Amino acid sequence: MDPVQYTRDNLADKLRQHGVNPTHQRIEIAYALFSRQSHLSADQVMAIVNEKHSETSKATVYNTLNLFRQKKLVREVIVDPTKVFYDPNTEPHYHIYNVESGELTDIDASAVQISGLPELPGGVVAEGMDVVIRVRPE
Amino acid sequence: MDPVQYTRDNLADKLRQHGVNPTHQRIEIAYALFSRQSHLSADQVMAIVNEKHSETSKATVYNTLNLFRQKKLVREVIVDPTKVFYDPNTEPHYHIYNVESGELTDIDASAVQISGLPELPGGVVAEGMDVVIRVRPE
DNA sequence: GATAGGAATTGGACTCTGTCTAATTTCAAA
DNA sequence: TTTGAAATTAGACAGAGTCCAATTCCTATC
Ligand SMILES: [Mn+2]
Ligand SMILES: [Mn+2]
Ligand SMILES: [Zn+2]
Ligand SMILES: [Zn+2]
Repeated sequence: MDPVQYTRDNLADKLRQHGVNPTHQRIEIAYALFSRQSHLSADQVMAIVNEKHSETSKATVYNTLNLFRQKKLVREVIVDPTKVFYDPNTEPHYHIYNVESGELTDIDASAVQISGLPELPGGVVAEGMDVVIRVRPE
Repeated sequence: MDPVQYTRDNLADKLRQHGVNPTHQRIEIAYALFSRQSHLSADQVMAIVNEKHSETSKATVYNTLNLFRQKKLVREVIVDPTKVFYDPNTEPHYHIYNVESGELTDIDASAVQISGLPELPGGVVAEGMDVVIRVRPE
């Protein structure tokens, strides 16, 4: 799904399709995430985007990542107590988290079967399920 | 498992069994967690322990919670990007997290079946699996 | 009971992630 | 060209958690 190669042009379209006005900064931030298809913290996004020359402020990086999340362009992954990771893969999938190195890897969800979960308590509705396998070097 | 009623006395034994020297502060912190059997943040532990009179410093609360985790007296639950929860239940189990209220509920793991997980990459060993169902008020 | 020394605790400075605000810049419509 | 809303920005700020050097607490030994 989605383009084989992400370009700033087709990312601008993707942003528009999600109701996000594609500005220069937003496109650069999207490009950082989608061209790598990797899990990045706000800090890492900031470093990548400003690598060649100063491109985006800290406030805009945080504003934009929160906007992307609201518009479901990216997903948050909460595994590290000190920072949030942003995931350009919004398909249902799970994660392997290396607690030593901080490396975060995807697990395809389609092969995984989970059964026997209890009913949800009344008055709430599920928003999603996170599965994280914590590993460490042996 | 474990006493029906937690007292400061039997908690001191439990600490010793896990190789933790039971000091006054450590017993109070253990009592906060185990007598309630609920998921508490460091902040909440601090507030409970110091409610009647000043009992423990912030540094000791954090030191002690980290020590308890190392000694496997408690488990960390990472669901809220802004704070860690400490869980006195170290049996395998999963969680329901209400993203609106911050409420964290246990799911018994024994009824849950998970199959189809892929092989772990080489050189790493699983430390545990976290399953979190994120819910919000409907 | 005194003494000594390691373990534990402490206040407070510090770091880091993330938010907020008021000022400025951008941009497209009129 | 003018105008105003949307976006960006620097930097102040807040909260969680760590660190450190100084103090206090315990316990073993005399
Ligand atoms: Mn540029
Ligand atoms: Mn007391
Ligand atoms: Zn992912
Ligand atoms: Zn729990």
